[in-house]
Parts: sequence; structure tokens; C-alpha cells
Amino acid sequence: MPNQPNISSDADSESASGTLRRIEGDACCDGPFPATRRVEETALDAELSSFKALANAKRLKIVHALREGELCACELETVLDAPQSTVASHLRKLRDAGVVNTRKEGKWTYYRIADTASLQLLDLAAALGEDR
Amino acid sequence: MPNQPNISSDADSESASGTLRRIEGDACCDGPFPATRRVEETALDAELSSFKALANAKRLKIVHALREGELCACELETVLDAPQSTVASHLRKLRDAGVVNTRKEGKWTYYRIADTASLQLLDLAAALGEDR
DNA sequence: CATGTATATCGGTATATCTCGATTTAACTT
DNA sequence: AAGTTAAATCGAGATATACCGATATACATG
Repeated sequence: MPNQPNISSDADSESASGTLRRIEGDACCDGPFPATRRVEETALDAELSSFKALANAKRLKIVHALREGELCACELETVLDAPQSTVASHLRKLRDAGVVNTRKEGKWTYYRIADTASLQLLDLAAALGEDR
Repeated sequence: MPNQPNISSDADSESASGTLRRIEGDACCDGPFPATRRVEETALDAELSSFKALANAKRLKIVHALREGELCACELETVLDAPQSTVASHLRKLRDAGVVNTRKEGKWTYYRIADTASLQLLDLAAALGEDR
């Protein structure tokens, strides 16, 4: 375990790290401060499952296609140009993660982005990709 | 390859799927329509790398901790309660994906969320997790 | 320059995810 | 009911990612 990035003891306190406000003393990770930043496991689960669902090229391609409106599973086979079983398993994961919803109509199953939050997430992520 | 979810030929055209506008004829995936929805590979890469970076419990924990401000690597060891090499490799991935930036000060390396877009993404994802 | 400390990288193993043919299920058609 | 088609599930091999001890690097300080 390390020891300290103590800021206010040296002469260059205000120079590069003026925005920091750290505890005094000789401890970084022994201090009380980082412990209070530990995040609860459960709160991240829903978030994590969304990110996991979108962390795959084929699934990302699917949700991009679905931003313009719903499509049925067979149409998504064309979008991905992949075998039916492959597409089906990706759709399963998107559904389990709550990113997409399904609507069954006869033989066909239509997929669409589940909610506006997911849509926003995708829009923001797309914007993020633009300027890099 | 499948065949068709042709809408406008049956009696129940307007009932359940009134919002759809599909081509006439006998083709679903053979029609010209889904092909135009194929997404270019390269445009998704930046997006994908961000999602991949966030699709891991430990890394998600890191960025959550960083939302309140920058932290040095040793402090993040405390946050994750994981060996130094494990934390370092996760930080590497977040950095490579452009999610976090680093600032070196003496022995210490400080990490922070890279840009406002990434921060927005995290906020939105957090909000998404709330109502599920 | 020798020592201590923070962090990065390496390398091998463990674990998870992806892929896709084969099979099953469900729904329409004749 | 038999045949056809869309989609879901299964299972096993291929690929990728996570983990973490060991080692290397970088910086500070005696």
C-alpha cells in the first residue's frame, strides 16, 4: 500500500494542483478520505448491465439501426450479415439488459429501443464518438 | 434467410403495427430497405471503446469515484480494494479509451474524468439505473 | 548513489464472452 | 395434420478479458 500525495506541505502547493483539497498528514490511502468514496456494489448493477450490453460491435450496430425505428429479427440479420443464431443471442442480451423491447406479431418479433433514457444514452455516446 | 413481415397486404395492417411503413411485396430481408440501414463500422469504434471501457464492475466503480473529482492511483486502490497491478491495468484501459485523463505530479499520478461528454454519459447511465 | 515508494508492464492462468451449426419452439398456411 | 418459416435455445470450440504475482520504471530523499 502506498503512502501520500500530500499537497499543502510543499512550496508548490498552489501551482499545479490548486484545485485539490487533501487531508494533512502522512497518509494517502490510510487516511479516512478515500474510504468514504467507496461505491455500493448494487447501485452499479443496472448501469453495468447496460454498458455490457452495448460493449459489443454487433449489438451496437443493432441499436444504431433501431434508433430510426423498430425492426424485426430477420431484418436485423441483414443489418449484421450474421447467422440467425448469432443475431438471436445478441438480441437476447440486449433484451435482458433492458436496452430493447420486443413486440410479437405472428411469426415475427419486432425489436425497438426500450425507453427514452436508453435512446439518450445512445445519442450522447454517438456525439462522444464524433470529436475524437 | 427469412422472408417477410409485410404489413400492408393484410386486413390488420393498421391495427397493431400502424407506425410501420414497409415495402410491398414478398420480401423482408431481400427488400432494399434494411440494407440502407447498415451502419458503417468505423463510426462506431470510438463509441464502442467507451462502452467497453465502462463494461466492467471495477472500472465503473473507478469512474463513479472520479465523478466527485480527481484521485491518484493509490487512492483508487483503496476504492477497489484490489492489488496494485489490477488497478493499474484497469486505469490503463480507461485511459486508452479516452474516458479518463492523467496528470503526473512527482511520484503520483492523478486520474480524472476526461471530458464533459464522458461525465454526461455517466450521469445519464446513473439515472438510467435508478428506475429499474 | 543507495533506498523507499508509486505506478506501469509482463506473463501465465482463470474466467467470461462470442460464434454458429443443430435442434426446438411457435405460429402461419394449405 | 403436415409442411413451412421465424425465432429461440443448446452446446462446444474459439476468442477475449480479467486477475495478480513478479518485475521494471520513475521519482524522491537520505
